[in-house]
Amino acid sequence: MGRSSAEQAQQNRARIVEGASRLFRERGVEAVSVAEIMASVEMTVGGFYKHFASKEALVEEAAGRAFADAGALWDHRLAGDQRPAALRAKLVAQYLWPRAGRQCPIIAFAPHAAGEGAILRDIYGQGTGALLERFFNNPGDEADLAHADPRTLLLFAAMVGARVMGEAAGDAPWVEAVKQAVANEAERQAARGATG
Amino acid sequence: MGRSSAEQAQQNRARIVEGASRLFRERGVEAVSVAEIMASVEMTVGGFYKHFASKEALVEEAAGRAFADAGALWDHRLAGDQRPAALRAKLVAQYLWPRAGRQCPIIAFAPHAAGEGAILRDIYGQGTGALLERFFNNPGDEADLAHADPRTLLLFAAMVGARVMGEAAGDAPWVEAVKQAVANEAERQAARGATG
DNA sequence: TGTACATCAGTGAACGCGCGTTCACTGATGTAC
DNA sequence: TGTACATCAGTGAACGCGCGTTCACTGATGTAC
Repeated sequence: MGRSSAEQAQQNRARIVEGASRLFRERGVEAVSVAEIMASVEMTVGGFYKHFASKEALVEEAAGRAFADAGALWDHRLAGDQRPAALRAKLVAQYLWPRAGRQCPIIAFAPHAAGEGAILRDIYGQGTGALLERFFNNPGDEADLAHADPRTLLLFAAMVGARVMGEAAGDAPWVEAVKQAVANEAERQAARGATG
Repeated sequence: MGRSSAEQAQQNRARIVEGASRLFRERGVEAVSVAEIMASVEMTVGGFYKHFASKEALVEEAAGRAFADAGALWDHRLAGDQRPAALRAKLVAQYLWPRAGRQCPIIAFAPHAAGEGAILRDIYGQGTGALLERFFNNPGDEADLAHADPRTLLLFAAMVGARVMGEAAGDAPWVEAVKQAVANEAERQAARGATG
């Protein structure tokens, strides 16, 4: 178990970021230890600091990676020849009733980013902004958000809020009603031919 | 500093719950220590366990208290002789641009309630449900949520989602656009005379 | 009402534990000749 | 190409710290007579 090759080391580094991104989204930043992250990629704690200055530095990279992954996923889910509002309705439903036990970075990193003095805030702001642009199916069109369709912005906020409350409340009776209302609004916008 | 009277002890207990509720909403459950909570009511750590079995037990009581306080606040803000939708619009604006640095329990306790195996989930589910009922201005009418106006449910989810992202993203450019969209929808519902 | 005693709310030091981080060490990798 | 040596990715034990929790103790409160 001596020195790894430069290529191997770089791969290991990427695997650490990947594993951390997954664990953070599953259980939250504070609930996952550095040792656990390293164990998840079959390494030991000591080597961690050969790659990262601190846990916080990894959190920032992992968040960036999580937002990038989510962006790719949304791109895939929003792809198709239907109109933007129809594609959004599909995405909303998948977002509200997810298959995997993994959180969206918008929700998973929100508590840590809301903490004081975090560089994470910027990453979070940029990452969520990028997802919002994708939600409009207009990536890179950031400057126009002020003139964007407010119904789409509303739907985005509602989608996130419904999932936050759903995760925390479990199977409280009102959760499904709220999720259905959000999903139905997405369908309504699609049926009415909302612009995107 | 010997034994306190039964009455004094009961008051101290209430002050601990109150102080914990405030600190948890300001900085989150995990970021606040038992010693800090006790210091905030000018007591020392040791006495804590004369009142509570564990920190988690206090978290549950503090969450209950926070939801009750929020309920009273919403009752006050939703009071008036205007129509429900107009009162809601006022509440939404105050929720999105709060004066104090204190969080709503829906957001503050969400991360901890989403953790595995927490009794908090039930308290969270009930507490948020009670706030949702108040949002409709129909406290106690829980059974009818399935037939409630979906636009109001949507607005509720959007209000929460916008604030979650706002706290985490700081002053990212899209945050105000999202909040404005949510606030405007509330105003639109009020202007159109949505039922409540 | 007054006295003697048991109770127990609150104190503050100490405990055990897990965390993020450090460090001496290993040995394959990379480099110089 | 082969040899000698420096580098440094990864190991695993140890460190310091703050946390939740425990505990012997204090002395005012509450109670029995």
